[in-house]
Amino acid sequence: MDFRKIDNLSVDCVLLKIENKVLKVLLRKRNLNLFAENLPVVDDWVLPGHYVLKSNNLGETANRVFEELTGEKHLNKNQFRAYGNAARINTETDLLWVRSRGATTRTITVAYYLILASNKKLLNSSGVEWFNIKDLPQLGFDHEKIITDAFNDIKSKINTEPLVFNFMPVKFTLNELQTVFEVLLDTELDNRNFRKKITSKSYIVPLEEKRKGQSKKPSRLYMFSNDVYNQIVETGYIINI
Amino acid sequence: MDFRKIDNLSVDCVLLKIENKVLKVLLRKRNLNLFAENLPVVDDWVLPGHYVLKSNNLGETANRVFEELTGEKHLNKNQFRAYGNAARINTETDLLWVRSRGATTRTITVAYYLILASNKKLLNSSGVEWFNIKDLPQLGFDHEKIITDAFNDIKSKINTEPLVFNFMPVKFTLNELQTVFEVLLDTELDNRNFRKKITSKSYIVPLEEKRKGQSKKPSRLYMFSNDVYNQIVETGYIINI
DNA sequence: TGTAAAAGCGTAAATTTAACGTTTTTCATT
DNA sequence: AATGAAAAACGTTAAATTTACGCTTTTACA
Repeated sequence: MDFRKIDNLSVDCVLLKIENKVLKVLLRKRNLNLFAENLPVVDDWVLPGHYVLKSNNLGETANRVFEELTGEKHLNKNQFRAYGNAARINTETDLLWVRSRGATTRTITVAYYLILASNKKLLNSSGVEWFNIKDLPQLGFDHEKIITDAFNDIKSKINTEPLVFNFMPVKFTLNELQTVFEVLLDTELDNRNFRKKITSKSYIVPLEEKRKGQSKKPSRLYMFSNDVYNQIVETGYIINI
Repeated sequence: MDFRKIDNLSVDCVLLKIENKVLKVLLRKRNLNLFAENLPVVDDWVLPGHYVLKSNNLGETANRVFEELTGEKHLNKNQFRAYGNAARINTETDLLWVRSRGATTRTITVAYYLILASNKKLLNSSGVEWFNIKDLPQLGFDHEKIITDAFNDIKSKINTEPLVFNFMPVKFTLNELQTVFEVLLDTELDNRNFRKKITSKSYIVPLEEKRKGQSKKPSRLYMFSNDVYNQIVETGYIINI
């Protein structure tokens, strides 16, 4: 095992979740005090990430970042783009930061996202914070673009891959699922039609269990079955261009 | 302008086209004769690609590869994945090849694809050849995987992005368009329903022009209008998971 | 004990899909 | 010049799905 960094290759990780009808992204505080404690040279936010080690794969590097934050292995991450423009590290702040880390000033980063269930708690939340994706703070590098790209990738897959269920706890109500669609697509959906559509899917399985106390009438819980989903034969026709 | 290579970063390019109802990918002959002319050490095929130069962006590097082959600038390329596993260069052949090129044995490659119209001729076709994607020769590195990934990316976007039209000449017949769908989706489509669906789209514009001689009855030519396409408001509802 | 509100059920018109039959126009052949 | 073959193109209908609503049920809580 070779623990040396590849000094021009990093992995950046976009962690996402929906909480209180808001799509949130996890950011890490970036702080560098060269001269005095109260005079930070760098003071903003970046995506959690890591340089790739000589004997680590890209995916392994992402896993490591995700595991450190969530405490879980075998996460269902998604690589969506590489960023390697010659000038992507060009502000004074970013250059200072990169040099302080002993890396080259042209770093290629491969970006992954991970969708977390709304009830998921972070294992280690020191130095990190959740931000509304529509109201981001000052970000380093091209991380704002990376976040936008991640979001667009998710939106583009929402109707063809069972991505939404990653936002859900194992057991969820139909209204909770509707909210996830509404937040991601930024629309309101008709609840009655939504229920009809969703309950027609064999892989969204109603459970006996109901949830009481959270709302007026107790609501039935459902779960997503990946097993069943994978058995569904795609109708094949459908040309929707 | 710094013309030195970044010795662990390359770009690989998947050029695709459909010809005679067959999806084809462009490959470059890889040949290395260390000892004797008739005793090649490396003799197989790889995707066209290039190391990234110190002052080139990733996209610029891809453009250069595409331009050299097609003679055209401003191509509508698509970055779809990065490959950077520590062990992705591991066969004796690949190691020999990489060393002969003066690069490191751990190279990260960012992959792009470019879809060409069936009538498009290459500017420079020395050393390259079109192969049926279902019948590929011996390939170097992980390029077979890269090709599969490119194809899957295209298939996943076929119903949400106007990708298919890149396979078409500017003016095309409805039956030609149907063939492209059939080849990509690997199904047969009902011609009458297909026509109805397609002609209902405002951005697929019928021209006055007809093509004679190619078939029995002359066929009307159509074109895809990107302008019109971009004006279409997405219906917004549609939950198709 | 009444009421508000989420949860859930139901209906009907409009639109779209899917599965077909039929006609038109040319080329090729006799 | 007449004829047949085949792609191109138009049309019909039943089934399925979508869309837009109205209405009922069940609990929390005041």
